[in-house]
Amino acid sequence: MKMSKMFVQTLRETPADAEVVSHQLLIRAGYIRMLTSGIYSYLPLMFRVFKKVENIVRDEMDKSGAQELLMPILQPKEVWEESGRWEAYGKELMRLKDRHDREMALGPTHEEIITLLAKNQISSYKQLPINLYQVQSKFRDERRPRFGLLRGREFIMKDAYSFDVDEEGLDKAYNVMAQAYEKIFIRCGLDTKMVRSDSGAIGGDVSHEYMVLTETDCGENDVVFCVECDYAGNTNRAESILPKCKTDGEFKESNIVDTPNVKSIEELTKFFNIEPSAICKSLVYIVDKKIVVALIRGDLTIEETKLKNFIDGNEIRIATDEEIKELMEKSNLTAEAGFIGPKGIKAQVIADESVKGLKNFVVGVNQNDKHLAGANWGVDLDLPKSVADIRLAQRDELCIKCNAKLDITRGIEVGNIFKLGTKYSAKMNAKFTDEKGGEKPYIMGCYGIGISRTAAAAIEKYHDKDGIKWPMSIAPYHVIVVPVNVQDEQQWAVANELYDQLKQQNIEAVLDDREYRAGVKFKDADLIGFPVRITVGKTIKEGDVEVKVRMSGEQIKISKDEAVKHVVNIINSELEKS
RNA sequence: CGGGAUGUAGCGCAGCUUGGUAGCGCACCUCACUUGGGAUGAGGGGGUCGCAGGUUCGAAUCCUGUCAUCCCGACCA
Repeated sequence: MKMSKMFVQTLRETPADAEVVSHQLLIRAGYIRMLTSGIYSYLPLMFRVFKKVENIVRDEMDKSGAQELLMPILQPKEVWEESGRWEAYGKELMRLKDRHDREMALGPTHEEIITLLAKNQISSYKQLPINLYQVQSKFRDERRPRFGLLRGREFIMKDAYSFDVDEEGLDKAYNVMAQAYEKIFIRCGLDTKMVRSDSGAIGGDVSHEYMVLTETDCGENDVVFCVECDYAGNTNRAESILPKCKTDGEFKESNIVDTPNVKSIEELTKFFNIEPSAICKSLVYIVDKKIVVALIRGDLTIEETKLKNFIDGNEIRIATDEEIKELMEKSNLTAEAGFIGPKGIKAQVIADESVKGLKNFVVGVNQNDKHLAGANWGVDLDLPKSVADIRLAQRDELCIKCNAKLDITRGIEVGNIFKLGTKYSAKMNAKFTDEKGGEKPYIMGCYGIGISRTAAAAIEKYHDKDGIKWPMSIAPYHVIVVPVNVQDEQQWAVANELYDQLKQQNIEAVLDDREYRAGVKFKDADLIGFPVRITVGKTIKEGDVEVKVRMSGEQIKISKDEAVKHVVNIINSELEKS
């Protein structure tokens, strides 16, 4: 490919509305252009990267025994009503009408379609197990698309669906996918963590996400992981060993104490001269319009998703002062936030496990400007019936698996695997005949990889101030040959010669034949992220060219006759790693 | 959906307060000069100032509405 003919326009300035690095670089380096919010054209460089990722995905999927197919993007309402998701998927489902006013959806995922297909095609256990996948554009009408390719409304995804006769078969299929995923991401040059996760809208029992851990802040969820073993989880699910109480309270007897305007944990610790861990903190939440009081030790934090899940709620938020006032009136009590406690309150009370061990502690008693000090469960008040882990796991707490320290990083979810069970097959009456002649619903699993998101995640992971540093396996091209001065006959001739030789060796090469100054061409090469650059400049008079590796920054001078061999070696050894 | 901000050339922005011929930098085209890290000079093309109303002799500028985009939050995965 000649650079002068390539459909690419690099920008010197960062577009004002691109927030995260991958978005900025993809625009600046000429990979994508936005059509409208969350929807992008993928220009030739981007397309090549997608093909690379897709082909790795295809290769591993095929090796795992899965078969590729392609299902419709445009889907009639009826199929979605069958699964109940026409309602349940909510506004995120991109909907439209055809000329007959028939309601349709653009597929955000394909459980319904594949289940319907299986229902009509698979009638015997002899046809099972089977795993079918496709690579395709998906549509999700995100409330707030952002971060470029990391959260678009249209994006490219690989989605696979497994069908088995029983749970055992599903477990097997699930593990096969887990292994394939591991290989896929390694081949893409990405370190991922397999993280236990919530199943969310897709549903099912067991699910894992594959997260690329990044230092950059791209708004994705925090991941808690163990520094020693392989334990990892989303913050909304991760557990940790309960940190020990520093000291119990040292009150001689329990007493209701006047605590005028002493509300926060910090104020209480000063007032009583105690550790935060000797306080029982009470927080008021609104879960699906109902009031819920959550208790936790003063030095710890509530994880709202855990609380929400424990009581099987959908929506959770902290109560406003007015809502607290209302609660108090209903309970015939008078207290503002800061003086709330479990005793005598007319609301569901959930205690975190951490409060169980509290002794001689301080707690609100639902009277303004008063706290109960030296309280003990069973003596001064009862431990609530509902005790659960609703605590946010924090950095430096200890791993439940191996007792080592936990750490927290930002992560980008690039893949996920779900055990669906019969969630869709049962609802859609999709059954097969088993060995004994009985009818059974398929046991299903589904497995997604965000192709476009994986590419963006690679950039979040591998970039510097000058641009992208693609891993060799997913770079749009392997090498760029840059003649410093195209008017210098010798430089021009050698550059062309090297370029031709590289192509003969099946190396994906670009020749920067543009009549620009060297600086411009170097800047573009770095920005676009060619893994290897061969510079043909003045040193060609001594027969030498320069080879620079983008990822490592390594740079050597080498005879032009050995350059191609050297570069082919670099490229192949990188590709072999994947 | 709540809060905030912005829409002027492909990109980044000024002009708006105080209405009077639409500007600058980058990019693009031509010529000269230059060629190892985003040179320089000269010339040139490109805009219904987001859209629709209104006020006015006259609107990018003032008013009303509307649409779009971005940020924070909520939501979702």
